Amino acid sequence: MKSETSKRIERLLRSVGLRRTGPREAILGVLMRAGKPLTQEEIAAKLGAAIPNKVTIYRTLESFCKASLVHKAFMQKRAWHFELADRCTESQCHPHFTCKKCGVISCLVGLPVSIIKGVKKGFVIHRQRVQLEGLCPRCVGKKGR
Amino acid sequence: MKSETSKRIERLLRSVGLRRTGPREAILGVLMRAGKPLTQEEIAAKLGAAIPNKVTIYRTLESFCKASLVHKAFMQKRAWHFELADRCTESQCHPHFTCKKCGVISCLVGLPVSIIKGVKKGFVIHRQRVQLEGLCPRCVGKKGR
DNA sequence: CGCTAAATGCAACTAAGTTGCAAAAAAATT
DNA sequence: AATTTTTTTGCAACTTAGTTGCATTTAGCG
Repeated sequence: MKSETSKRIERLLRSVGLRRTGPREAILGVLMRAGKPLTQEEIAAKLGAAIPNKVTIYRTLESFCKASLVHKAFMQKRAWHFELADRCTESQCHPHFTCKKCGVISCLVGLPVSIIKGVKKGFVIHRQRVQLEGLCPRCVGKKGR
Repeated sequence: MKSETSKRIERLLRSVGLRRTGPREAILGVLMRAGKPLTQEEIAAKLGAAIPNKVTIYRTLESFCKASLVHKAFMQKRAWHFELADRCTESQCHPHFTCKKCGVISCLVGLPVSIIKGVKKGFVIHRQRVQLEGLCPRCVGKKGR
């Protein structure tokens, strides 16, 4: 009995011409369930049993990026955070918010973020990335640094 | 005979309560002259004679950041790019543009970039970072990837 | 089934940035 | 000016996210 999700994953891989393999299906599944950007390490942790080699994870993510299934959302603490590209337009992802205190990451979807205007003549903008930092609702009240 | 710049550097260091030392004055000078974000390595290269140890450069930049003289503008190729914080407001630097083809970095100063509106209730935004990528004027015309 | 191109695993590597500690040099004190 | 105190600096060794080369395995296909 195949779940809806796993059929969706099959279709996705097929549609971009990537072979169906264990690691690929598992990693796509993790990213779908997460709904927010994850690092290689976080992905590995969520894979539970049958963790593929970290090289495989990186290469898988790389191929997903090439196929535009996944984006490198942002880098934090020197580690890329990867996320499913299903809530992004060609020219920009939604903004990402990081809480300075607890480190939680939130995707700010559904906001109207216009591409910047008035850039000097001659520049062609392909992609815009917006990152925010501050305090999340849970940390706003707390005292201390 | 002290140059205007070196006097300005002295005053800057004094004003934030940092001791005047060779590496600090030299690094501040490099950042002032550059007018755009530089990596530790690029700074070292521009220091010419009497390059301090790279650890010193990192620690110096760190102390400048704490004193709000310098910002970590963005990370690229796994390396932080540091720049003088004199063209930034408290809540955001100017946007930075990177050319996908030649890699040149431009500061987009003087654009009206408003802080994002409509973030879910409860979040407090301290800082907004905008990064752009695309083609610079020199590369727009060229063919090929 | 058997073939071939593509994917995976392993070990060794790369490079930006960090840490601990002893030596050097500012600034403060006598 | 000499001495003491506090900060900085340099060095060597380390950390860690990500990469590379190569041998082995596997998906997809006739």
